[in-house]
Amino acid sequence: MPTEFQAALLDWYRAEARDLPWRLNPDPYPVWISEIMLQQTTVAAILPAWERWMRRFPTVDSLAEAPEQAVLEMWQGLGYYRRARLLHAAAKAVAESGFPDSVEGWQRLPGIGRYTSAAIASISQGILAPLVDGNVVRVFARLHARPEPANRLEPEAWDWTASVMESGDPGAWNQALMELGATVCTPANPRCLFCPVQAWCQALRQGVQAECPGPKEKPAFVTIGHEIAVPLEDGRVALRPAGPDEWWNGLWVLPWTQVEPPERPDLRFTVTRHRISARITVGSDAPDGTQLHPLEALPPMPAPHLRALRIALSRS
DNA sequence: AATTCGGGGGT
DNA sequence: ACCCCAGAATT
Repeated sequence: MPTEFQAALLDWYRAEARDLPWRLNPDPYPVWISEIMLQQTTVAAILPAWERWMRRFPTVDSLAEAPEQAVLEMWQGLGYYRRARLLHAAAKAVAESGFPDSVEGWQRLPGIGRYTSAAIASISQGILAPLVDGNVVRVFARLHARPEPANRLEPEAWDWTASVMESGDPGAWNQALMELGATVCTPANPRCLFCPVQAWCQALRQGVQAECPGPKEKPAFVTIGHEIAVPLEDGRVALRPAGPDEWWNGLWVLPWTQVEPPERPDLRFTVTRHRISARITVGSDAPDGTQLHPLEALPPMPAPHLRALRIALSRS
């Protein structure tokens, strides 16, 4: 029998849940793909990628058999490309031994940690597994009027979700908590008037929603410069594969070197804690270690280098 | 416990 | 412009 709090949130979820495509048929494989894509990535950003992916790799076997290059190609634009390589490795393991049937089993697969194992197990297999993500930490912080930064609250949030876990439909309960954080209990301008659990919210009672949780303390940004070459040769561009200890490992990049930040950059972008100001130089000779690729059939490339290429083309 | 992995959407 | 996102692996 659900508590009043649980019933209030679940009723709201059943009435208001967004109809996301992986919710139509919550089998392990489609849910797994959605959860890996959703790691540090918003729902809006992954929607087209998920549809594309499911058409290209409709089953775990089709994914396991695909060449790595094709997998990375389907991941383009999502970032954190390591996720794609780990997912590919995990798919090979599952094609061999079948889907796990426990949280521990899921967590043994590459790319699946504490959160993702609980999410897949509860949503696609009905396993009673509490979880915490960025949304749930925020909901916890607001309900209990906790002003600490989210990363400090995370351990307590895990205790809390375990204590309020609803056993009737674990997948719906976990998604209800996250859906609340994603659509109502948002980082900025929470819609408290429409919140199904406002009666239980200490932050609302005290009027401190905006202060809970506190701002995440982040390391200072480092500003660096890149010199990016765009070697063009009759409709082709010279690219080299990014090495294992390099940014964008596994993708093809334009020849680039780190330099002092230029006075007047052609392009700015951010990679984790680095703010990069880049100069773009258009050339005609292909440096060593590069390979010419036709512009109409480019291999997987990081988004900033695609932008650099477009800028170079618009100039020439 | 800290750091390192991108890119995009929302505000 | 800035924030932060359905985190995991590595050190």
